[in-house]
Amino acid sequence: MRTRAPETTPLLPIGALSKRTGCNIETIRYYEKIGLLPASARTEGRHRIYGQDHLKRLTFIRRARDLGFTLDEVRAFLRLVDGGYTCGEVQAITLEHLAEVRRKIADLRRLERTLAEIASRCEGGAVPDCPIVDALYPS
Amino acid sequence: MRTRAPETTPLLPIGALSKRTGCNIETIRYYEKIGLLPASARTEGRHRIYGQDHLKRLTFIRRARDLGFTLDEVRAFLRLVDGGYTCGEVQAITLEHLAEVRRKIADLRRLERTLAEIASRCEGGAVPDCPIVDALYPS
DNA sequence: ATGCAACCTGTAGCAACTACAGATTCAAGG
DNA sequence: CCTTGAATCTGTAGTTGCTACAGGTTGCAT
Repeated sequence: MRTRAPETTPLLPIGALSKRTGCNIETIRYYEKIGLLPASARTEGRHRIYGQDHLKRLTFIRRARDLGFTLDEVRAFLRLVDGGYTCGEVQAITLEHLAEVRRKIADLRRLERTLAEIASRCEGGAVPDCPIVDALYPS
Repeated sequence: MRTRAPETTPLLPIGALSKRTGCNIETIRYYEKIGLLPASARTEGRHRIYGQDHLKRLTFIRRARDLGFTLDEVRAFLRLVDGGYTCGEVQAITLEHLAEVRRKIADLRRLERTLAEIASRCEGGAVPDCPIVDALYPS
């Protein structure tokens, strides 16, 4: 039986951090390289060891990324978090991103209607002459 | 096939095609390189000259790209346009694309709700304390 | 002591472009 | 016809946000 580190010891090697955050090991190192995640402490043999602060920060980064924020936007968030942000600044970034998401939804809805409409016009037979092609590729 | 008036036989150099389609010159050449757009005719001095067929095809590509289709998906559409597919095959692939579009819409709607919700909780003032950050960066 | 999983650095690759550099060509004015 | 400057040419390298090796080193249980 393996002896587990006690729960009060929040020191994680990169693999454990990866599992906790759902973030790829390579990606964690990549975030460190581009300065999104501060360099961690190291063991004697240069293996990275992380604490709770890294865990929190990486969790934040992943959530923001899942919400579709770019790394630059995440960076902006983190700057705000690190150095006395105001609520308005954070909200501005979020609202801008929300507008972008809504634009994409509107675009896709138009495409959805178009595709549904032309697919319904199609007989579905073996005829090598199809209204779908005509609709997508107007002569 | 329709015979058009002589002044409506538009041969476009790459810059004109770019302006007409809103597609970058570099991108047009890139599409040619990866085989999405067939190689055009050339002038004596090896400058590309395009016709209506290229204009139509590129317009279609840009529309599909703008709507979030990958180049591979666009390629699939173009195979339909090019190859002698039957109406049934075309319809099947179109319905597949429709399902994909609907998945994308559903994903974005979820994202939209989340963003709208956390943004609405924000006062938006100069307060150095933001629910968005709290939501993403739990202490 | 040994085996092997986990870790290390570094590089190269992916999609889908975009941005040069440095050479050539086109077309309009003189 | 000649000049000039915009447009175009080829080719390579950079971008974003990772992911996938290669080829080595370390940690740790047995």
